[in-house]
Amino acid sequence: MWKASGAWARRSLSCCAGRASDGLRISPSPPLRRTLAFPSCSHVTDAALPATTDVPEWLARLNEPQREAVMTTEGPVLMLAGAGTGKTAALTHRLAHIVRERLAWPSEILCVTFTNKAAREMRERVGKLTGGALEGMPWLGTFHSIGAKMLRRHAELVDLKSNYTIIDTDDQLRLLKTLIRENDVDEKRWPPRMLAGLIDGWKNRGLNPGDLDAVDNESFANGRGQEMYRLYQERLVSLNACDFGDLLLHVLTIFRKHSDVLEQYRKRFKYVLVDEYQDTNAVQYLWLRLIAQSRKNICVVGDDDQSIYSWRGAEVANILRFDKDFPGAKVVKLEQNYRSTPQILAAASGLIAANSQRLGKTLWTELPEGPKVRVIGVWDAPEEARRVGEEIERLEREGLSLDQVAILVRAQYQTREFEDRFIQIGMNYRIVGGYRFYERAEIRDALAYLRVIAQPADDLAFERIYNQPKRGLGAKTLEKMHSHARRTQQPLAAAALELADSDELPARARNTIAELMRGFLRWQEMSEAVTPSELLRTVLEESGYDAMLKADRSAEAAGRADNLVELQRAMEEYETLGDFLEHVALVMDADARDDGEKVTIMTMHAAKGLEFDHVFLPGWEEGVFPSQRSLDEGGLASLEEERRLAYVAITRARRRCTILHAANRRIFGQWNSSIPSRFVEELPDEHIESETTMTGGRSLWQANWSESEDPFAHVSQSRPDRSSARGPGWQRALATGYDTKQQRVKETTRSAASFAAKPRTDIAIGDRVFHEKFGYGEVMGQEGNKLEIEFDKAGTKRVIDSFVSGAD
DNA sequence: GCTGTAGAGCTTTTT
DNA sequence: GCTCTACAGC
Repeated sequence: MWKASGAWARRSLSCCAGRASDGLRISPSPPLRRTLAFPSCSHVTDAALPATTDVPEWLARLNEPQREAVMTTEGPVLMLAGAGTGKTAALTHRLAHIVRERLAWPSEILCVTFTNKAAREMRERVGKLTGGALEGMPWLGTFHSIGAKMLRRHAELVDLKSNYTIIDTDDQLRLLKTLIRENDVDEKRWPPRMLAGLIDGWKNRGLNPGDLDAVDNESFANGRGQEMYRLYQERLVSLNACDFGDLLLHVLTIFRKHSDVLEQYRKRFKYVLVDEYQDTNAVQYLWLRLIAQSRKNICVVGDDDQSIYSWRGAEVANILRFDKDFPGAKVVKLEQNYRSTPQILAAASGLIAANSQRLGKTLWTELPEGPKVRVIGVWDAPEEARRVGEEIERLEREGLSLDQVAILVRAQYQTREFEDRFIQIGMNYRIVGGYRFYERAEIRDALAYLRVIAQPADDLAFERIYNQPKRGLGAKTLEKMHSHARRTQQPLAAAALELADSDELPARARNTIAELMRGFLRWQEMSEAVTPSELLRTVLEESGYDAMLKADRSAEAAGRADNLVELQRAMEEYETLGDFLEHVALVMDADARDDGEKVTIMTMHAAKGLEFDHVFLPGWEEGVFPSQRSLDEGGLASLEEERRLAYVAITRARRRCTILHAANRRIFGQWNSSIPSRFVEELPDEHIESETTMTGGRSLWQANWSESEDPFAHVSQSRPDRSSARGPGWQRALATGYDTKQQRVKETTRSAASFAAKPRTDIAIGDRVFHEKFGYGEVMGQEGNKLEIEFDKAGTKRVIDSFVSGAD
């Protein structure tokens, strides 16, 4: 008998009990039933009882479809997993099952994800399920890291050496820029960025330079697209380097040209698993298909409703045609959601239903009812930030951890408003995204030094730091080095070494170069003897980089120094420089150290795969979300992608979801009035609760704002030409009314939190202080716990004193 | 070779 | 409105 039936029965019972107590109050209204197919308790229990008798105990906590996806190891499987339906659990159990049943060795399973985070998480979870047996699972990783690994083995087949360098987008751009200049292409009309984008796109589609058609060729510099692409690839080969796209494209090329290599991998991989299949692009698809098509034991997991990366080359079509590529594929749908309340699910499902291109899933949940999704209309963006701040302070007072709160925005520029506000009220926050750790200038500089030491032929790296820190070498010197390098067929660094001994350069430059090169020779020798981390410390010290940062008294410089210390710490776990450099290009991420509870602010894209108790979604206005660009350019397809993004955003919330829209917002310095997003109107009425506050508007408009006045007058005033300013969204907002008294009360409660604080006695007017964001400055005024500080670099600001420390 | 000013540009960005 | 880049002038 199946041991876990008891567990299922218990859970089903508790589902009944839960719904008996509060389910009656909010018994599923017709629309709720429409979007959320609530199974009746009794038949869930029956249907869930598995027919098989032989289910291992450790699989018992999975539900029926999940178990099916795990147990169907042979043949192609498509797992359609809605948001929060436990797809990672299913995937990891499947992996563990294959290993535990000895169907394959860990080294015979190919398991690809898109992010390092997903790979890491999967490795950990599978490790737990198999008792650590997966320690050595070598082919679990991101598309790119697996591609890099394969390419190291067969690099010579595409004219690279196995110690090739992986260049990032910054290097790529600099390389393209020199190419464009060298070939007399008008840089203004055909910017390097554009070429980078095109090349990226071609690589995503699996096209080598020779594969371009006339249209692709025409798309850059009047028919020079192919030529520039080819030159770029040739330059990369001569640098023994490749970009991110090459990691996949080169491997695909190798597979196509060398059937023996392909055969080798086909033999090796008995099972293939792919996460986030809806995000695969053409190269990834072709690559997978080549590998998997002999054994056909491929399992892909995805959710067409969460496809939000088509602009990066992802093709939802891949998931839609899976059963054509692999006839007889078993399709498993995971539809039970374990994350969100019925209200949140209903809102999200109702919204996504407006999309036309869907495979269609019906999410349902047994979780207890929660509050309705709130939609709040405010006057302008600053008020939006203020309002979110107040709400979060209230949650905080209720004892909720700030780690469970997230603000998800459509675009990075929206974060600013919140950052300003949170600094002002002293709320801890973290902004995810923006520059990643290894993209920061100081980190790249440090890495460039290391790259030159490890591979003196790395011209891009040498070029980056030959005058960083400033040592008086400029374009003239670089030009000389380049021409000498070309003449003698050597890398830049070698040319520099020779020039230091010649009389081609003025004495001063010659001495500087000689000094620098002596440094490199010394460091190179040293790199054999000391750890990478120690080496870096020495390099930063001796190159003058540390001194440069110390001399700069801005907050940024202090932060940079911190980042470099962080880098040294991260390096400690690597034994060789090569190891570390390989890792840093592909795997390292910014994982900020966790210092205390913080509200998370990030883009909706970055939030995919995460979950929070409380989610705030600001900026739901036409032009912001959906974004203007998507409305202008992409047509229906791109609007639907925006809608999927909205779906992803809402389904991040476990317990409460709050959507906001502002009537006025400053975008690129221009004040714009805006109408609520169409997505607001598409939310099913029954599951949302609207409110509007216009308190923030009064200070903008008139000091003596009277309660009897209609605050919406401003809305129509500001857009007399657009009756749509009073569109359905606002009508809904209006209908719910607004309560100015209540707002006033809220305002004072909130203020109390920040004004009640005692002023610091250790800081006085005239003191020199340091602020972690704005740097050094002088205190000009003090009021409660707020300080007015004139910063050396950031101007005059009002900040909370707890963010400030005495300078020196 | 360094520093100041005009001009463009500005969604999302797993690697 | 802000930030990054390119070129002119010192």
